Amino acid sequence: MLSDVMEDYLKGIYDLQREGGAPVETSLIAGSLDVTAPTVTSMMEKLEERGLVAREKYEGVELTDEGETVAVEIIRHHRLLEAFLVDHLDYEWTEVHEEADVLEHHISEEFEERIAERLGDPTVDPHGDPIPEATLEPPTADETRPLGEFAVGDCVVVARVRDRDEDELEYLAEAGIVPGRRLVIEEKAPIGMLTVSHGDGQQNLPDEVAGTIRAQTVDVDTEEQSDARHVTEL
Amino acid sequence: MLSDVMEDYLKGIYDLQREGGAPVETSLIAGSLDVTAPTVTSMMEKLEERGLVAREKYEGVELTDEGETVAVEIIRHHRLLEAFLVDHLDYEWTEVHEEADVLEHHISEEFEERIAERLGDPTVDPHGDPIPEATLEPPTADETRPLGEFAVGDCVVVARVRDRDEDELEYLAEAGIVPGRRLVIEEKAPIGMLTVSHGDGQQNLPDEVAGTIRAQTVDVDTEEQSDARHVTEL
DNA sequence: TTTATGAATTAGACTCGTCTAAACTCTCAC
DNA sequence: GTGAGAGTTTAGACGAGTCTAATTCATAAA
Repeated sequence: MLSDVMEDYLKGIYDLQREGGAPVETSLIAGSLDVTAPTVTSMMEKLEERGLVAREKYEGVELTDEGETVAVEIIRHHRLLEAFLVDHLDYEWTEVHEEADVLEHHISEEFEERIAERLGDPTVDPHGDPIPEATLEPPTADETRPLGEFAVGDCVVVARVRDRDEDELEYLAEAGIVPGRRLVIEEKAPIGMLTVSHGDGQQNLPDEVAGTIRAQTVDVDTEEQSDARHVTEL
Repeated sequence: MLSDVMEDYLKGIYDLQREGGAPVETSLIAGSLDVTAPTVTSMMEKLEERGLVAREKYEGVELTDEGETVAVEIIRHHRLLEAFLVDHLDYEWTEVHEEADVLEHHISEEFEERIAERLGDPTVDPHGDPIPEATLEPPTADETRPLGEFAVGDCVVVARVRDRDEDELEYLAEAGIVPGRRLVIEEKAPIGMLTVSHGDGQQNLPDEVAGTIRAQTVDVDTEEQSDARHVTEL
């Protein structure tokens, strides 16, 4: 059995690998999990022994297939839980992350199956992030891009608003930046800020925030596929 | 903050104190949590330092008010979770204990409140055990007695079937021994066995099992108050 | 080619929860 | 009133996960 701490490392490595590719360096992991570098090194040794990561000293690590499967499973738990909390326990989509982050390590397979069934096997969580299938196939490449990568004048649909700080998410929700929302990129200011507009007005976003929001160019089919739950709330 | 291990000790001590009164001896705790006596001693020192138990060396411990409040809170979590799993996720009442035993340490106050609300603030869990109030007042004395304490000929209503081994509970459910069920004590055999009967026949119960089932003498009002969910299932 | 700098690893320590083995305390029977 | 036996505590160890301080490595600059 794996400790919940190990599961957190695996999940963290998975995310970093998705963003920046392998190998993932010690310091990146340390930053993302808020521990020191030596702590990461010793944990990587343990994960390597268990065959969950491949390690190259002084270079970094990469998840093995087995490690990736574990990470995907935890992510499935997380996102199903978020969807469940919103749909069945009246949580706001901005406040589910913390709860899911703890529970993801403690629910049984039974529980996972039952909430998935109860939710009708959803494919997307309340932040717009895709929910991995029960088979735990690693999800295929992703058609969305960070908001900051689009050009001025592009018309896009918000796909995901990365779950992190609750206040930040609430602010964005208030400003109408929610999954499913259609935006136009208005301006890219040289001070590290992006301006977008939608039906109800304009919004400035620091580059850091724009980097955590993913979108794709407008496409009516895709737009309807996406989970419109939050849009209807506003 | 308290570790989940500490919470388990507190819960264990609470139960033992309810059953056998204070002080609770080291060996009892060791038996109930399946650890060795020295482990218990060292944990009791820590709990004493934190003001959660009062300890008398070589005698045993007793929960302080603060320790009792923690225990009651965990028990509230456990029983609300059991009720939630049965009512909203189609679990059988015989299979909820394990899941609740883990999750009880990891749900937030928010989660607790929301499932309580969703369930309509129930007062009894699927095993018939009372759910402590949100105020965490220690529940008052209990009118039920273990089945073994009744006399031959008594007519009783099952109040609780202690949650423990899943197979055992399934067997009992199959045999019609479920909360809310009316039984007659037929015989107390000198080999440590009790015979009860109900509408559908007779059932023999080893004393050990009869000790974990609580009941009260028949009283129509009480009977209707009790949660009849499982009876209707059979 | 050599060196300086930044990142990674090793060394050693600490807490938590657990164990086994040894020492201690309490009580009850004689 | 003493000693035997049961139960409790002390002593010392270990693995997990973390830290700080010291060392080693890789690389980019001179």
